[in-house]
Amino acid sequence: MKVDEKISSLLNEQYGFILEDALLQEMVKVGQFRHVKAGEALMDYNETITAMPMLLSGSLKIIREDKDGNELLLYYLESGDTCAMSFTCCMGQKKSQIRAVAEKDSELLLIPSEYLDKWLLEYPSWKSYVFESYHTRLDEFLEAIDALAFMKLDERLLKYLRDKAMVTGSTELQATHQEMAYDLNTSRVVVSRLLKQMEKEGVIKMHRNKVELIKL
DNA sequence: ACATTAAGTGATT
DNA sequence: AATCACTTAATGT
Repeated sequence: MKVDEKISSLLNEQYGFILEDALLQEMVKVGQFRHVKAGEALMDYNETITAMPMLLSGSLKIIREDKDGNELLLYYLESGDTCAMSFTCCMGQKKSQIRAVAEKDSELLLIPSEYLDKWLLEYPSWKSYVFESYHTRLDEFLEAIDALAFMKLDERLLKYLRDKAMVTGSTELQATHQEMAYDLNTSRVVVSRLLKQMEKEGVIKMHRNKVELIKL
């Protein structure tokens, strides 16, 4: 089958160095392939998690949202990553505490929950991968907390722009001031003013619906 | 040409 | 740093 071959080669590309072949093959067999277009939500607040996503290509942004709809960007998930949180959530049939939106067009493989702990026993590489993933996820959380607690908004905005440039692989960042304000959970006016100051300092250049990062 | 959406600004808290 | 109230600029129809 053509589709399987494609999944298989993507899997190999992203996970071939970490996971053993037998496991990869089984993933192709049981996993459900899914394509998400940029901007599309993969997982929403309060949805029940039924599968663990393995990112094959693209990137997702993980957003925390409170009951009033206030958003805050937590971190990005890139290809080769998975959300370890979904692992436990998924096994306990918990509801999602976050929202996952595709930053770019992305492809992923959804692994049904029944295989998750079964594989822990069968495949050593799976176990270390899951643990490793927990670790990176936790690091990302700490980084997000640090940013929130210790950085001023201007520093946060700059970090935000840099992170965005990193995952999109481009210094031309497509976003309105309002969208950035949502991600940082602040107001558009503040973002506009900070961006303007950054432009004066030569760090960025502004265009409509777009910001160009000059100093990385 | 007109309406809509994005961005800029001064004043106030 | 947030909010308001308004202006100006860019874009779509």
